[in-house]
Amino acid sequence: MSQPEIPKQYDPSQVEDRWYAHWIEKGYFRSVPDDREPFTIVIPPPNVTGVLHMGHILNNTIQDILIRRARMQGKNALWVAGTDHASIATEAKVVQKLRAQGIKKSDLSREEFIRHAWEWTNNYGGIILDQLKKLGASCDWSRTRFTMEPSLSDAVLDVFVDLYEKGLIYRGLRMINWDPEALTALSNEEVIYREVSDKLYFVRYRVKDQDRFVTVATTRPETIMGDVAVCFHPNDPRYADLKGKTLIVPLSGREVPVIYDTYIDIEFGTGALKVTPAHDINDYEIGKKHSLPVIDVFNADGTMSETAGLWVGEDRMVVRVKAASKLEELGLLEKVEELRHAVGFSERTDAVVEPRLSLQWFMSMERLSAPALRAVVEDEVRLIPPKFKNAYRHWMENIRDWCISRQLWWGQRIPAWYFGPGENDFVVARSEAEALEEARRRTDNPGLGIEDLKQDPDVLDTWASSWLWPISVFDGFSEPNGPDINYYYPTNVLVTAPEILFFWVARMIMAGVEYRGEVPFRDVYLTGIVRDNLRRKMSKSLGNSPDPLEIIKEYGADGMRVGMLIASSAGNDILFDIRLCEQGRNFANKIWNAFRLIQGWEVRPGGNPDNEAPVTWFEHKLHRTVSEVDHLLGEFRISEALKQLYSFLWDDFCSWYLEFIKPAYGEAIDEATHGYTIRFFEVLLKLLHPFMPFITEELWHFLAPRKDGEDLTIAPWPAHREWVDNYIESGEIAKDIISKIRDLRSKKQLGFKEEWPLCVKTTSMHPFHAFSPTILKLGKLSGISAVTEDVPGALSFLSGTTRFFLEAGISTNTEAERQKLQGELERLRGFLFSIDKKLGNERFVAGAAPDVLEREKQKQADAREKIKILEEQLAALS
RNA sequence: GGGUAAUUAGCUCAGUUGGUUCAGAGCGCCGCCUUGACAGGGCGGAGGUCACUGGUUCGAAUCCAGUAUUACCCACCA
Repeated sequence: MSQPEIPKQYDPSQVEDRWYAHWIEKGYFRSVPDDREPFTIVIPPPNVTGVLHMGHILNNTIQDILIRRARMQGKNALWVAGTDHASIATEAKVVQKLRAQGIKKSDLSREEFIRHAWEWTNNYGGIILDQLKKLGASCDWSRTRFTMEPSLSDAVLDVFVDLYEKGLIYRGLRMINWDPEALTALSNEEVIYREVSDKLYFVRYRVKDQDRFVTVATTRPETIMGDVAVCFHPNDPRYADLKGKTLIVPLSGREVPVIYDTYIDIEFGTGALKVTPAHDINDYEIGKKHSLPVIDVFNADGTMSETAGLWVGEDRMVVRVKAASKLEELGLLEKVEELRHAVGFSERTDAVVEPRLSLQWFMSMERLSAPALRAVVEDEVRLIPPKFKNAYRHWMENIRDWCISRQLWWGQRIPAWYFGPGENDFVVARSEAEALEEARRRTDNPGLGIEDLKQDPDVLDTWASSWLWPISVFDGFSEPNGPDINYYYPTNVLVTAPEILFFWVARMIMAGVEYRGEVPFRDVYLTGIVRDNLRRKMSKSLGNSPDPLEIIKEYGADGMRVGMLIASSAGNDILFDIRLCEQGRNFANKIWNAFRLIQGWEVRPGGNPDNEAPVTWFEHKLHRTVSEVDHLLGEFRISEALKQLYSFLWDDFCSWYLEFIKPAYGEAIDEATHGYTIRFFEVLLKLLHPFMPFITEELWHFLAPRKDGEDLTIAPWPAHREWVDNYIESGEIAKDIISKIRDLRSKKQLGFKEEWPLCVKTTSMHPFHAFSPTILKLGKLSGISAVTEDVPGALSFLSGTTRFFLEAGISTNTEAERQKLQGELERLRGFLFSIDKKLGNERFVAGAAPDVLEREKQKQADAREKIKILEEQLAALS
């Protein structure tokens, strides 16, 4: 009967690649504008040199679920894929690779280096996209974009020129975050602050012409050579008499003035601050206020400069130690204390970031951020979960100008050309030719040649291209009224990690409002962070991140998708455990075996009245489930929707429904029931398809013959009808009765072979009546009959308020039974007491909603009924 | 220093208009089952003062205040 060619265990490796290839071949993921409603998602572009990690899996599975469901709902679903050139990260990787070949970046020309970078990109870039295919991602690959491809780069430059002309981009000498490892400026967002243990050195500065010392506390003795003042709080009595005095800086011997500023925290250290404007952002501000010079004692790579005069060429961290011991030698180091404080590290290179005064390009944020703030505050863009709204608001209200220049080669080069030595001797233009023309005009020198122009060597921050992504992937800059941008923009949902809410999401909203007059997406779904079961963030450096491709090999993409999602509610971190994937794989296997059962049945013509009640029960429950899943997905409660389906399929469909209708061994199933069952299964496969695309597609084709082009991926999403609660309820009662019979058999060790008669103490028809044949079958009963009196000596149980007697021919242990009944009785009496009290309370009766009141009355009646039955039962026992 | 969230079974978490048929699920654990779809399974079971203290209310896991831990975000304390 069962066909041996269908294995007992589902093997995804035989299925997944085959279906993916089929979908691609059929072009199901392709999208072109038409008259359907669009549903668009743009992928957060992974780094072009990146490899798939568990965070991507979570993120992209969610996107795929949303896209696949929209596609089945008949929308024109488009998921745009692509990669990010990730300027600093990629450049670092290329430098590393070249170093391994014995080539130093400094030995190469810019052009040569860029050539290497492109080579790397072409060889390794896009690997991650192929990995996404293994996951089942239903992107329109024909639309794959790259942030460094010509049209996207053009968009970046156009925007730069535009914002420059609007006065929103400017060049200025500012304190910026400097990465001494990568030798580039960083934006504030690229600096990661970590609490570290440091030493606080108490250094003595001599007062000029006196035999008096002032002690200054500092964590950075290596910057002493850059000191230009010592600062006290004006109200600090300890130092009031130093006004107008001069101090001698140790080591350098420089004479610096004493100044006073309320910035000083009297409590900290000794209340004395050495002011080093070149190497501290606050000191810089104080220096400006007091018109002090800036003495930079570092080179770009963090070594001591000629200006320092001491330890020239040695790294600042080494010099810190040397300076301290030298001070000690000189008797100028009073003491050293431990100090815990936050130090900034470069996100990419992990180098300690140095504040550095430098000439950089900035984007003014004030005007751009205002409408982007409003969009989120007014829910034009919905953050899911909404708890991020406050953080977003706070950030946007305190946003500072964005440093967009990077001293790197890999990226869009800043379209500014210098024609003279002056600070303002430059032009910003879309091309060299335009720049030349403009420069000639500016200099009033028609003879100016290309060779007289020097383009700014810096490139733009990667995010200066990413922030345009939702527009540029639809060529919205080159063709502002093109069919794609008009149709697909604004996109529907953005799915991303909360850590780039400010980096990226906020800026995309700014760009959207500025360049399209419309926000780029309506909903932003913020996923959690994937952690290991010790709550550590999964990262390559920790080595605690499993390789998703290995997991797919072992558990199947479907299994991994389920495992990833089942434990991840929106915005909550997910503690990943491989067991979750095992659960997912087991679920796939369960579905597989449900199919094996159904397909193994021989079908006979006609119907079977016994199955009508179970079919009706399941049908109505199915409609209810479709409605619930729709509702949950509509609210982005994706994990809950999956759980709902998981238990509906496993428990209601497999454990109950299929057992209800399963024909006896060797018998055929009636055609009517079989037909219903196939249709139910089809609906379940549809509902599960967005979550588990592969196995559902496979079984969909096994379940019935399909025409060419008839695939689950493009099948219509199930609609639901109204359901009747009573139909559902009677099935639930039947389940309860069967469970209790099984329980009795198990507890009394009756075995499951022998059949016993069941009596129902009743005077009327009961809701489970239609399920009698089913109960008879699954309860292994020899018959069901109604009685009006207790059946002495029989085992009994209660379902709802109805008493059942199982005549198993064994005597019950009356004492144990009595105690059980007594316990139950007491619980019920307590319950009734509370309801009575509640219903006796005028304020409750007056204040409660009518339906609540009604429910309470029902509970009261039920409880009374049960108590009566239990009391009778107890009386019969004694 | 400021902000946001969390604290429910051994573990991970649901519990969305306050109603003692809400104290739940999954995993894990324990017992029984070589049952004809599935041992990647079936049936059953144990296990929680819902962090703590007050308050509001007829009634609180749910609302409010405070406390304690934890996590994350933001911030220029040398």
